[in-house]
Amino acid sequence: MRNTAELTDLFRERGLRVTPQRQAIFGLLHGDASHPTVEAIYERARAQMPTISLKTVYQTVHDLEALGELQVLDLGTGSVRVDPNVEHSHQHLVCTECGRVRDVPVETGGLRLAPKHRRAFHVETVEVIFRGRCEACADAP
Amino acid sequence: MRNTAELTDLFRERGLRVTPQRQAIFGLLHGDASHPTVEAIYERARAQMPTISLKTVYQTVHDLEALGELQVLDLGTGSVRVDPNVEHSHQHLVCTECGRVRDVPVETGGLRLAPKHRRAFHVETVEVIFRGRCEACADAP
DNA sequence: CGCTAATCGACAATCGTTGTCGTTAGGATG
DNA sequence: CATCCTAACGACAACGATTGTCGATTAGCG
Repeated sequence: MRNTAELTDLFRERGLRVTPQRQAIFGLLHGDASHPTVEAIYERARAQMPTISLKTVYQTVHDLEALGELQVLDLGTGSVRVDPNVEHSHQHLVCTECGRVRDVPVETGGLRLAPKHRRAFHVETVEVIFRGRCEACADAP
Repeated sequence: MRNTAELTDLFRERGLRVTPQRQAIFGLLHGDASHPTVEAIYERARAQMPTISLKTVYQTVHDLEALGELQVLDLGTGSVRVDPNVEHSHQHLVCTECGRVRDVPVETGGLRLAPKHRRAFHVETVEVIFRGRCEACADAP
C-alpha cells in the first residue's frame, strides 16, 4: 500500500474525498504487516481521533480495497483481516492458537489442476493457507 | 462420511444418542458432494421432518465434525459449508460468481516454506482455494 | 418399565458487518 | 475568500450466521 501523500492524491483523482479520518487510517496501515482486524484498526485510530466511528473504518478499508491498495482476508478466524502488502505476491501462515497471521513467499506455480477441471473452471486466483502453531504458541504448550 | 447404519453405531459407541433428527441428517449428508450450507441442510431436513430446528442441525454437524466424519469449511462465502468427503485428500474450487464449491485432487507436497519460516512455524495443514468462474457462470457473462 | 442425562425446539442473544439518516465539511467553482 | 453540491461523517438500528438458555421430551441403560 502506498503512503499517505500518494493515497491522498489517488483518492482525489478518483473523486473520493480525503478527510482527516481517512488520512489517519492511511498512516496506520502503511507498512503494517500485522494483518489487523477492522476492529483493531478502529481501536488504534480512536487513540488519535476519539470520535471516529467503526463504520468509517470499514468504509475506508473497502475503498482502499477497491483501489487495489490492500487485500481483505477471510481466514476463518471470525473476523476479516486487512493486508496492505499488495506489492509482493505471498501466501499466509495462520496460527491456530493465537490467530496471528504472517506473510510468506510461496511458489504456487506448481499447483496444477487435472485437465478435466482446468477445462471446466477458469481459475483466477489461488490462495494457500498454512495452518499450525507459531513460534510463541509452540513454546507454550 | 460413513452411512447411516455405521454412524448410528459410532454415535452409540461414543455415548451420543441417535435421534430421528440425527439419522435424517446422516442420510442427507452421506455421499453428498454439493458442499451445502447448514441452512441448506436444514431446509432439506425440514422437507422430511418439518419440526426439526436449525440448532439441531448445527449441533449434529459439529458432532460429526468432532468425530472426523466431515469437514466444516469457511471459504469466505458468508456462511460455512459442510464437506462430508473426508476419505480422499482434496482441495477446493470456489466460483466467485455463484458460490458453488467443487472438490479437486491437488498435490500440495510441492509447496515448501522457506527454511526460516519452516523453523519458526509448525505447519499442521495446508489449504488451497482456487477461485474463479465455474462452467455455468463462464458461459453466462 | 422406569430412571436419568442428553437432546429437542422455541426463543433470545451474540458477533461482525452493513444500512439508514440527519449533519458536517471537502473541494471545485466563481 | 465565499458558496454550493454532495460525499463522508457518526450515532444508531438492522442484518445474517451462529450460539446460548431453558423447560419439555426422549433415548439408552439397567
